[in-house]
Amino acid sequence: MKDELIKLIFPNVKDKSYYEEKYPKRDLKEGAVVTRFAPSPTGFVHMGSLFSAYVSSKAAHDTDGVFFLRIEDTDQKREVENGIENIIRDLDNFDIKIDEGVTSNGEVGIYGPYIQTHRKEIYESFASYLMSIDLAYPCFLTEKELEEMREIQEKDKLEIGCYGAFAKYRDLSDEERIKKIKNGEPYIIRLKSQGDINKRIHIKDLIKGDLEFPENNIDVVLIKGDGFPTYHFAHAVDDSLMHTTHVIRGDEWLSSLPIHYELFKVLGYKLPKYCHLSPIMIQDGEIRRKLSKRKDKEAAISFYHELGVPKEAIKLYLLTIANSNFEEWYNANPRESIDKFKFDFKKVSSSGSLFDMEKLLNISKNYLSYLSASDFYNRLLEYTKEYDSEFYNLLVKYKDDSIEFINIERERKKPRKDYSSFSEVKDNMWYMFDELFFKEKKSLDNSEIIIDYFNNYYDSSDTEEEWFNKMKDLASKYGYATDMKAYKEEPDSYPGSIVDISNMIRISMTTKDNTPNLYNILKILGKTRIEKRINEYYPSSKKD
RNA sequence: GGCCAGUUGGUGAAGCGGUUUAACACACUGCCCUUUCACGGCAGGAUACACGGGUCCGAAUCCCGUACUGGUCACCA
Repeated sequence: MKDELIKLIFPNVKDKSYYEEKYPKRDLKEGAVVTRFAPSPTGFVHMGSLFSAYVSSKAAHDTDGVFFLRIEDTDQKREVENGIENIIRDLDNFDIKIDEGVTSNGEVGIYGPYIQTHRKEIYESFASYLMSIDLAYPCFLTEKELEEMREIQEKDKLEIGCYGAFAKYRDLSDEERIKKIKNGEPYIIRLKSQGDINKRIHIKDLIKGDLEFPENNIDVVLIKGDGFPTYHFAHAVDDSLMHTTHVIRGDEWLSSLPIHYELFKVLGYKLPKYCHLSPIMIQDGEIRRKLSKRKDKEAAISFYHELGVPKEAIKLYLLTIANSNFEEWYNANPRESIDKFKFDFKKVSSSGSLFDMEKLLNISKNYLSYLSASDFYNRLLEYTKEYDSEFYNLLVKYKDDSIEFINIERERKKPRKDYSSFSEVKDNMWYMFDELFFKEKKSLDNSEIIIDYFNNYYDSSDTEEEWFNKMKDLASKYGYATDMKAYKEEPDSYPGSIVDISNMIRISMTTKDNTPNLYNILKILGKTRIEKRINEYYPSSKKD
């Protein structure tokens, strides 16, 4: 009778052992970690999911394990066009290597298919197995009945769900079940829970520590009305068959742990190690809440792309949040690849950290300062190509000058830190290009001293020392202080100091009163361009 | 409401019963260096262990309670 029922519901299923042979234990070295990123194909990866994906991949790659991508598309309402492609592309953009599963080269690996809707038969087989040992059953509760049930439960302050006396079809005879199905009554498959809510289970979470819950006693849905499995069931089946060792996911799953615990148990599989990540939080006025991909611009990866924050900086930031000892390690090894840092679950904070844009930008600033001039230039080109074609064209046209400018006080132990993102570069560099410099007319003062300098002191072949001595001479000539200490003691006895003199020159060539080293700027500009600027803005300077 | 988790200065955090007058990093303030800026050096301030009980010779660290915050209670993941 039971066989008939199962055959009626799942006419084409295989034996559980078939799959167990098909998906053998992985042949990996001792301690290798197998993780997965298992998103719904709802489109883009955001800060939160990137965090989880990055941590998962790092945990696997640090141990010569496997990181695979599985697509959880069993809710067809959530489907988004190009969802899968976008996820792969986003991971790829962050150099998160997908070893197995759904990749840019199609599905890779022997544990597939890795798209859940393609695994329907597998879930059916496992559901039928559970039916065969009387741990699952078809449930004929209608939506209306379910709703009424919930109302009663809410009113009487009972636990909500299908259990005990509420699980009306739990103990129906197989004959009656067959009859109802043949009658065309809609049904789903539920777990026949063996749990007792008064008993406790203990689960060790690698991040949250030792956890204790009441046993699950709900007859949770295994197979939905559309024939696809629920998350819970798919998780238990897939992560068993795919031999995931560490399930890394958001801590919103914590409360369904008792369900998963029971599911693994009834299926006869070992529970994976769980690592529940706390969400990244954001301060929203008075309240602090989970970073939301719908509400917060900071959640979108594209936001940083547009800003020109390099992907490396984002990974650096994510690791800083993920492992409390990372920052110290990185400060000690600032030029080391972060792949050398070993991720440690023990060092993951169990409370959610507040997203700190300032910190991210600071990390980015440091990262950018360590880049060589030519690397920086190339990355800047990439960025401007997409977001500022005018700037891009100038950078290409004046490649050597640009690199030289970028290199001012750069390639040394403690480089300048001017930029936290590529979008900030133009504002500090535009004046190097005549095309931008002459775009709008400016009115400038102190022309006498400036003209005197360029006519009588400036020599393009001066060394920095010679150059600076001339600045001092010029300052003295006009009564400006050359000794800053003396000037500070008696500021009133001078019209100004050498600072004012050098800033006159600086402003005349850049319009800005703060720039990188002026000597270098004048060197890069060179005699011809300097003369052009002087002639344009200080016509009276023309020697005849 | 039930269940679960979290709570160390503005932020991320170290801490795992005594060397804590509580690290470190970011941010902030001041000084020094200095042609501006940046770098660097030095110093500084923080109303920081949510609150209340216990255990202990001793508690940020262990236990209990309270408060607050977050999560979750679907045929969504």
